[in-house]
Amino acid sequence: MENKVRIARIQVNLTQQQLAEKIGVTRQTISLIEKGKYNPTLKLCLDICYTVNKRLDEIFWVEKERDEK
Amino acid sequence: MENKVRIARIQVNLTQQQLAEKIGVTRQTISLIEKGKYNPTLKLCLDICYTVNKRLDEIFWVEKERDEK
DNA sequence: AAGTATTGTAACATATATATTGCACCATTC
DNA sequence: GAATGGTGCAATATATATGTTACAATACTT
Repeated sequence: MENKVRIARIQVNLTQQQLAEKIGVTRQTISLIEKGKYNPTLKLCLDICYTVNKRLDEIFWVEKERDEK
Repeated sequence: MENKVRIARIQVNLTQQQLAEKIGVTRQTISLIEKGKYNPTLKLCLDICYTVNKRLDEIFWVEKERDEK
């Protein structure tokens, strides 16, 4: 589950820790989301967006991959 | 957690059951999301988007409410 | 190179998203 | 008015997102 959280976070000059605190979540969670190892909740995605001043599609959209089979 | 899933679903002429099957999820889950009682996963949000031909912001974006305190 | 800040990651615990089943409530239609 | 299709909503079970703690690895100074 790739995303652009890391890029957006750095653009607003925040560390994982700082972003986590602003959102009220653990640094652990931010780290795993950035690494694409977590499938975050919509609410958390929105909170990240609010903090880094982006919209959902800018950070979390991924095109549907073909050949689901 | 308001959203526009119901509107989008009806636009593509799908029933909750049909949407759920296409996505590979339960009708129960679709129902609760539409009623705003669930906080869906990003992956599920994306799957819904793919099926109703919308993007994340069109269906799931909500402005940050003020006065968090 | 040592020291500090930032990040990766593991183990286990908890909260919650989702599944499963089943039934009630409305429409519509026969 | 019985039958059918769509939906709301419980109760319980399971999977997984997130918390907690702790330590290792890398980057950044000085």
